[in-house]
Amino acid sequence: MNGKRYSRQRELIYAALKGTDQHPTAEMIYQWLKPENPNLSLGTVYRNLNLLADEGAIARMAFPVERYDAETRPHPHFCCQACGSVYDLSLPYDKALDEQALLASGHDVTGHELIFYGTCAKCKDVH
Amino acid sequence: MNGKRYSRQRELIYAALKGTDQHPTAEMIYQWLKPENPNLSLGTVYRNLNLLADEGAIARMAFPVERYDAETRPHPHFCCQACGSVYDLSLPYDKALDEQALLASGHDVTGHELIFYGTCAKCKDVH
DNA sequence: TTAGGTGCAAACAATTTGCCGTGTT
DNA sequence: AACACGGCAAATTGTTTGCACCTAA
Repeated sequence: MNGKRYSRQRELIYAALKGTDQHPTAEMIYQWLKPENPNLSLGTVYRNLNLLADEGAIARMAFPVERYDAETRPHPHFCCQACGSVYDLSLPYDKALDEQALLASGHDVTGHELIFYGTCAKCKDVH
Repeated sequence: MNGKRYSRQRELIYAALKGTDQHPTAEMIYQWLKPENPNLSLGTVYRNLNLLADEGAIARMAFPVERYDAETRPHPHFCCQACGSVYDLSLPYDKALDEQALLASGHDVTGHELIFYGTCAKCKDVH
């Protein structure tokens, strides 16, 4: 019971992700696969991406909703995976990182966002 | 022409954001202000947050849509603000940062995400 | 007076979910 | 045959926008 079966769609979706260095959205993957799998549905793409992400086979990058901050000077954040709270961190913003990124990539780097994840002190205590 | 006026709502919204160390969503701000401003609308909250963010008075934190990555080992990313592409960066993932964040915050830090922003080489060339 | 702002509701966009037929085991 | 899976469409959720009215300047 509760076992997972083979699924052609899941394999397709995983292969598509594995075969690209882009970081596609669900929609992009859907568009890529649609031509050769005309009856693939977007819902299935979402379902399998979530499934794969939940079991750790792939990674998700996202803030589910926009958040706002009156402090406009760049500073690192901590995001609690249990309660969703976002905290400011009193760590220095390291401008040298931007320089390193520029050198490593050749892109025009104007800044960065550093977000830590884990369980916040409040949620830790509840256990 | 094109001048900006005083607006009680904008002031309220900005004050609400200024007065918290949380990083609220538009919805949260709306809920906070609603009781004392019963005819405030969520659309106005969004409109003013966007306005304030565009002029740099406040900061936005978000990935507009989820993106997926078959590479599950943590690594830094570069996000082009012109075309929206996300690239991998060949910079080392610095585990020492997590330790620093733990010490600075007291939260349980399990990892971090480092995202650089700017204009990618491709978009730079188009100009 | 006049252009910008607001409220409201409709539109849009991203994602999830229920239902039911299909395919894997 | 059982039950996970996929297709489809409806439902949710987050965000934007059009329009008629309101308000600061």
